[in-house]
Amino acid sequence: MSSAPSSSSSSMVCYNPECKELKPERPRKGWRLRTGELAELCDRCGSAYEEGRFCDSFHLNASGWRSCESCGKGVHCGCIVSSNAFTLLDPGGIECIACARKNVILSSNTAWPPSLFFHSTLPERLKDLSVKNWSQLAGSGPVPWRQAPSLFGSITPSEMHSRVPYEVDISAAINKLNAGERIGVTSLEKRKIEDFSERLQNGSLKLGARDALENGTAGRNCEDQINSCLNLGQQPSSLKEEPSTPQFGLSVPYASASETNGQVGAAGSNLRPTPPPMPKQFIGNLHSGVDSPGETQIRNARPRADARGRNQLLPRYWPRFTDQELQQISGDSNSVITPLFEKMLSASDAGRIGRLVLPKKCAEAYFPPISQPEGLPLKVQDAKGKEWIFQFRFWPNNNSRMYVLEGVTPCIQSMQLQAGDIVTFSRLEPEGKLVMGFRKASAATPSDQENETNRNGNGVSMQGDAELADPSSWSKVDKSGYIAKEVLGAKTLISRKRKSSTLGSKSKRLRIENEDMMELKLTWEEAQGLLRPPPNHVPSVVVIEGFEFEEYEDAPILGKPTIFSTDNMGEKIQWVQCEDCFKLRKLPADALLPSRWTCSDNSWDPERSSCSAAQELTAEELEDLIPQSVSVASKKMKAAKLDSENLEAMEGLDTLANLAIMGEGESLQSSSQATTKHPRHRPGCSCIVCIQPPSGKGPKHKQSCTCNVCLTVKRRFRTLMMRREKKQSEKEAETTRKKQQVSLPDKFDNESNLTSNTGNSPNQKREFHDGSDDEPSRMKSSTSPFKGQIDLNIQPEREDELSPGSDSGGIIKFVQDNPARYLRQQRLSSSGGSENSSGNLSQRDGGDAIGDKLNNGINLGRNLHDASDDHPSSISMKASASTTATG
DNA sequence: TCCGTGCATGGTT
DNA sequence: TAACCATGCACGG
Repeated sequence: MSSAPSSSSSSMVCYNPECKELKPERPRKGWRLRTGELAELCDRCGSAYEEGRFCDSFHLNASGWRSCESCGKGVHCGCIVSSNAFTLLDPGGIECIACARKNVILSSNTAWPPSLFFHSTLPERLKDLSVKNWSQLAGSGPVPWRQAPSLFGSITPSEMHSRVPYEVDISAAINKLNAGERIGVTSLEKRKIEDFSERLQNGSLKLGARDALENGTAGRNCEDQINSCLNLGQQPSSLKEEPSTPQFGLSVPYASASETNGQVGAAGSNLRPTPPPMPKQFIGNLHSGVDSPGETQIRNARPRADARGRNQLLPRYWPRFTDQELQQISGDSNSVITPLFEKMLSASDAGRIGRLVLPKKCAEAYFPPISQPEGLPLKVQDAKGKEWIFQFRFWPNNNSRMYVLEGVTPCIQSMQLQAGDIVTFSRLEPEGKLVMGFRKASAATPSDQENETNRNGNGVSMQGDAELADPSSWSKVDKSGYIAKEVLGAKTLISRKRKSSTLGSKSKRLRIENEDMMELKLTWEEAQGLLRPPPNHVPSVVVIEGFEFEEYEDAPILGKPTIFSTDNMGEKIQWVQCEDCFKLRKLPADALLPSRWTCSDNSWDPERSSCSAAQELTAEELEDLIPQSVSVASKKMKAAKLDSENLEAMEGLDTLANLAIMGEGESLQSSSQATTKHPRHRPGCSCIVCIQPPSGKGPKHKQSCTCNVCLTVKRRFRTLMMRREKKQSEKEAETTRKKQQVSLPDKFDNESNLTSNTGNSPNQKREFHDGSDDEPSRMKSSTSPFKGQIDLNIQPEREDELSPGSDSGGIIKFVQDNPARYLRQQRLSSSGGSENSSGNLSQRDGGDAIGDKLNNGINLGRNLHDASDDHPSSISMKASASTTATG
């Protein structure tokens, strides 16, 4: 093979190095190359290949021939052409596929690998059967586990090559990676589909329906099989039973359109790193449970865990293993891995009780059968190779069973897992070991995120890779760090939480996330406030439930919030505030601004393209301007019909929508109010929230994304981390201070309260109070953190600024609540004085506040950061006031 | 009183 | 509506 052309399709000659013939115009398709292409052959070689005598014809003198242990037939094991034509036997030797299949059929329902039992309870007879068939099914030794599925159908060389993506051949995958041959899954799959379809048409591919009949899976199972074959796209083509449906869902290789509840089908074309759990050993390890004995599970793409057959694993339990994860689990060995299922840890799972509730179907499908509630000790290996013994058992529950793994606490602690993280179960072959891996919440939930932008062309989660490569990387950081890193994925967790409330409110970690997200929240109104119509586009205005929506045919632009107005000439203009000097600059109404805009960006007015230039706007004009902007901004909401071509805007929207949803998802009273007002329930609504696919679906930003939105968000999270640290130390300091100041006069107390109350203007929107329920102690401690002490830095109005929920509107809210202050600051600013010139901390602070206010709402993080650096105590105060206001 | 165990309950799908 | 499953809770050591 070494002399084979580098590319099958580019060469003019037959891909068979032994044959120098020119390829015909329509070359015959041969075996699957490592690049994913099919070898293109001349007619003669093609026929030989299709008839299964290629190696017989051309490799007779080559090394690598072995005989089938059962029928004695020679198989050219050392050759890619026949790589799928045999299976390795545990005792050694090989078996040709035909024999292997026969054996599988004979003992299809037995093969739970005894090695998984701490004390094997299987009868020897069964054990022997299991071992043999297990290994066959799993493939053993160096034979990648993808080979196993070939056992499921009638095997011809051709069909063996029609693999589906989840048939992960680790070594091949790694080779590809190393060779830089990262083939896009989509194109690869396309080729596969084409190939498959082609061979279906020319009849070279025998489909396996016959086998279903042969092995007794016809009848009831057959329906399942067909369903899964047709819809899931998870199976080897050899398993496909419906020749007339060549597409059989491969275009959606992971998501199942067939899921009875349809939730996965909605995932559309998103690809996942490792396809669904196509437990190749499905046949074998599906213990009978309530199944009738002798029944086989052959060809079910997903486990059929009980006799009702219609039941299938919920998509949320489908393992989403990346190649790297598989590799990580298998280590350097030649072991092959079968992803079984995964589960997001609930609070109970991760709690101290040490019971991990197992999804019933997964337990019944992948774990050994248990008939007694006491269950069995189960040996499980973690990714580091450490072995754990859990008690796999069940409780009777509502005429059903509830399966649990007991004693998982040490393991979970060792992995430093918490609620929301995901544990994965897979099986290592040929050892038959059960392997428990994990994925931290940030990298996890591809199911929720449907996040293909996090993945490279091969559908490999880079995020996940990093974590897998260093599983401790996450756990090593403190909560702040964790959250900071997790931020972009946080919404996922939230959406999940919103969906099912499966993550307990008692989870400390979740509380903290709530806290974070309170701070990160951006309401949908705020997010929409950041949208601008695309250039040269006049939005149409729709009124829904009393709210005006601008609707764009094109993608909206994310920009710095500005104040629209009309100048003396009657022309539409907008006012924007420089981020450096806070002066307002007049710009054309159609000017689109980046989220960070400074005077130097003022290309429209060179005279005012420097911060040193005076502000054009007089105080009076500003006064006129404010009510305008307030009313406009408070009512205006913008909707957009997205243009997928506008990636930048799309990404921004996405993030904003994430944030918006995050905010809503926090189930804050105030947020939910916004939610109820939001016309999301209107069919066809294209506002920023509604265009965001629910539950984390849809394109997301990559971790490395450097768009404005992401940068801003990241900045913000950095700030949050710092703030938290600061808060922590402040708290401690406050405690000390309080102790020292107990005896101070009441009037200070009163003043403090007064200040606090001032900050609690009912007009101000409260987005911050949610966590108060979760953290009463926090609330308590912050109720009056400055008791007995006057802090001149306290700016009640800045509370707003600190309230993430109110940052968007920024200037608007500020001026709404404090028009006089705003004007004063503007006067100072326009007179050229620095904000510090007054020497008055309050004023300076106010100036900052304006700056903050005028910033894009999502810039708040940086602003908060600045503010907290300057006046850490006031931050604490504001947060507390905010909390108190709604607590 | 604490903790582990086993079952019951109720929310979600 | 039934099944699933997260979690609450009673009970006993």
